[in-house]
Amino acid sequence: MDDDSRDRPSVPTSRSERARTAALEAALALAAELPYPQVTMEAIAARAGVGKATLYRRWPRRGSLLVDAVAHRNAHAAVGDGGIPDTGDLAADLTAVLRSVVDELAVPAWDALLRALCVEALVDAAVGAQVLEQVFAPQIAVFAHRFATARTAGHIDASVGDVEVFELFVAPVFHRWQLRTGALDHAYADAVVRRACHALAPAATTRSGGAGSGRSGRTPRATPGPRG
Amino acid sequence: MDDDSRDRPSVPTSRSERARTAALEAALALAAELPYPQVTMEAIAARAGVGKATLYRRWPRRGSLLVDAVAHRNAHAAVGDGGIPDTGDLAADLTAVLRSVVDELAVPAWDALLRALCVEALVDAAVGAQVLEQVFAPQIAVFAHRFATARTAGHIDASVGDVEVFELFVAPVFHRWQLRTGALDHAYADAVVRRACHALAPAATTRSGGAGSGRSGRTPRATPGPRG
Amino acid sequence: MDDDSRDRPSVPTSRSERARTAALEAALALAAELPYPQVTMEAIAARAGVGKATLYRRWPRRGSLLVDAVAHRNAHAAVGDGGIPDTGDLAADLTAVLRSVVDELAVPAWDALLRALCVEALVDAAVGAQVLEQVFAPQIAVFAHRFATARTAGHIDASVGDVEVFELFVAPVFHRWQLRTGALDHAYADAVVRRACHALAPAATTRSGGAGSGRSGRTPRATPGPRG
Amino acid sequence: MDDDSRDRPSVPTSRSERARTAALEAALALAAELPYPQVTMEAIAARAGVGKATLYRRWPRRGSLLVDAVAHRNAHAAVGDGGIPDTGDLAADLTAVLRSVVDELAVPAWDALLRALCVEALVDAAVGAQVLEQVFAPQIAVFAHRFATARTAGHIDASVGDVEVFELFVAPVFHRWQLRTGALDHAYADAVVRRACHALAPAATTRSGGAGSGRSGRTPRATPGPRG
DNA sequence: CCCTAAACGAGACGGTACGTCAGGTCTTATA
DNA sequence: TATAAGACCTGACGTACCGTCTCGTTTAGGG
Repeated sequence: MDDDSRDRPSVPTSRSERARTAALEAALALAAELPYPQVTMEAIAARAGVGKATLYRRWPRRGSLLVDAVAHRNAHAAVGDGGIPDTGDLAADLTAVLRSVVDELAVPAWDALLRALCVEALVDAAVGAQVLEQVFAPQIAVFAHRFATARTAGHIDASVGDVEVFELFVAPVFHRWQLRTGALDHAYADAVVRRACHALAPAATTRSGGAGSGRSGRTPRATPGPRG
Repeated sequence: MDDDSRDRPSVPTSRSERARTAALEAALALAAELPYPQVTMEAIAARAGVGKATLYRRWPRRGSLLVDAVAHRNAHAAVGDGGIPDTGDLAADLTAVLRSVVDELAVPAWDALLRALCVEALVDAAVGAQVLEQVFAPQIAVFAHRFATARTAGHIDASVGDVEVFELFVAPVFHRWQLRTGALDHAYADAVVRRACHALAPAATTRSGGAGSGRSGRTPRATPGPRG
Repeated sequence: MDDDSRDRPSVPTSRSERARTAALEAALALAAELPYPQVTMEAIAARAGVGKATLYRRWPRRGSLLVDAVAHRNAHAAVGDGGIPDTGDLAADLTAVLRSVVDELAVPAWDALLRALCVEALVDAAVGAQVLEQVFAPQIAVFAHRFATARTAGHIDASVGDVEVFELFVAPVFHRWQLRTGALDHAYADAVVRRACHALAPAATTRSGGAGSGRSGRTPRATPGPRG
Repeated sequence: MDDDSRDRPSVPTSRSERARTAALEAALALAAELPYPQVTMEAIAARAGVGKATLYRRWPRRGSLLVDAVAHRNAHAAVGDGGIPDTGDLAADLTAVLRSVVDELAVPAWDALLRALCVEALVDAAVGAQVLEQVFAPQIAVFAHRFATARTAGHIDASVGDVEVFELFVAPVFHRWQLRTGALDHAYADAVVRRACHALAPAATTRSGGAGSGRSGRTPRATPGPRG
């Protein structure tokens, strides 16, 4: 699952490239094993065996380095994770994906890394844009591909954009992960998917009032879907 | 709706209390007007006219101070904002609330403050718990109160917990606010409420066709392992 | 020369007096057992079980408190040390005194206390004056009394003032003690007395050139005096 | 005796050396113009335009910095002050030297500097050793050189060591300077030299009658115990 | 094949903030 | 009323990190 399959120059050739790789991997390692305030440029340089100036020459701030590090990791790890399975059952497919997301967030190293990324994104809007572009946008694209199929199959409301659909599935998990408002497990992933699919069902009689307006608000839809 | 209604000595009496209030308000002011890395304990102390030791005597870290500051602000600002209107139309009520949330998040000072809070919560789990308890829990409680009415009125699925309902409405806004994945305006708030209410509608007749539950209600495969 | 000679209410009666005594003795104890920078007003107050304000009410600065503490100690300890013996042999008498001075300076507690006193005297001229008046002046007076006898007996040059004579005996010891230029023992005390007495011998043939001009300088003296 | 005689790159070349020099000179300037407690590392760093860390990197404590500063000053100021004149008249030569010492001690800046040095030497024995080695030892060496001549010329007792002779001349001045027991002027310097030379005169005819050695050369009683 | 120019590691530099400690003042409650 | 206790503001402490800047030392890449 490396960046190359046959010649494998996994150990970069030029000195510059070696320094760059060492920095990225040192950043990943430190973010995984230390509280984030201790993941300093100085510590990264030391761990990487690299001069501080080399870091600042490539990355204007710590956040950029971290984003690059995560992108580097994803590039090397995401082979085989080319997308979302398409069994024809959107709920099943997304349940699988969200479950694996939940599982990943339970890995301390990845959890810490993502939190660090969020910190940087929150602190500096430029880094936020970078995170969005390099980390989330690819994920959204992956989802979008699956949504396209679902939309043509009539499984989801065609009027809802990709980002909105993505949010419907991911935002609750993200929210619960970040705020720790409750257990973040497979059951929760299942429930999120169930409710999201429910929300996205093509509007047969979708009154804008939804659950709201009518006091005679009867919900005509019958099958509540599976319980997690 | 200020901090005092009639007698209310808004300027605290004891020196300690005066220092405490000054610190909290200095923290709020600085978080509103400076990039967060410049909101240092030293700057807060200087702005408050307070010794650093006084800050550290009361708050073990910057995050705790910030949480207290936000709670302080909420305590003084939330008078009259006692809850969510209950017109009988859940969607309308929550639309109003989410719109006001969106409006608040558009205020730079409040935006910056909340981002600072999130940073601290991400960096230190203890602060995260404090944020949850002092900032979000009250909000959840407010929502829960309205949800209770809606549930007894049969407007939402009684089997979904308060936190889950809260997340359904708030998480997308939170996600979009934090990641800036798109415009955060009234239209978005309306859409979020619409979909959430749709998702929460008591399942009278769940059509199996939609995104609901694929082939059957079976639990999708897990694939729990992280991608590595 | 205590504040009382017979009934000895060494444990003072009034609360103020008790606080005062506790402070002085705490200062002595701490100066004896800690490096001087750690002998803080705070530590003294804590050790004495006394409020800081009580210290500052009585003594404007640490130096004053320390001088008082040393004077307090001397007042309580100097009983029986009424003066310099007068056997008629000035050299012998002063040798005895200087030896005991040297011995005292070898006691770590007293050494530390005196160094602390010197620090305060050097840092603040007002404390220096206080030290001179309360600690050294009494010593000089004691010496002066013996010098008066020696002067009438014709053993020392009548034209040299008390302070000058005092310095001749004490300054070398003080100098060597403070700068640690060499061993500070009985042999040194003996040598100092020998040379000082030599210098103070009434001017039979005291040429102002002293050791200067004569080229026939033979050293005929045999008995070099006791060693160590 | 400067570091350079003709081209004089008095402004050091490397950044480190520039920082070092700036620190030393800032220390000298501050010690000269402020009460010693205000001569803080922070003030020195600020005055020198140097980071605090740079100070602590070079000097473990304030005292070491001060000693270096004085040595630095001496190295740069001692041009032409290569030693003690040797006119053949020891008393005259040393009178000139002691007078100039007295004059220097009357310069407030130098007075303050020396007092600061003494404070540090008293507070920390390690600094005391450094002071002895870097400040006093060179002075003693200068005196020793002149003493050697005097000794071979038979002007002073050959059995007295250099340090002892040095103390005989310097200790009274030092004592009077530090304790302010009296006026420190040329007259005093003259008297000190007169008495010291008298004390050092090779004992041609040691009259036993005087203050010399009492009854006989016997060792006076010890009374070594401290008064307690 | 050297030779120059760039990039590198190492780390000192001027700063700023950290979290602690003590100075000296002021408040509170006790005795 | 004077006290013990201790919080208060101030400011220095000594450390750590920031981002910049020398240093020599590799390391490429063009003569």
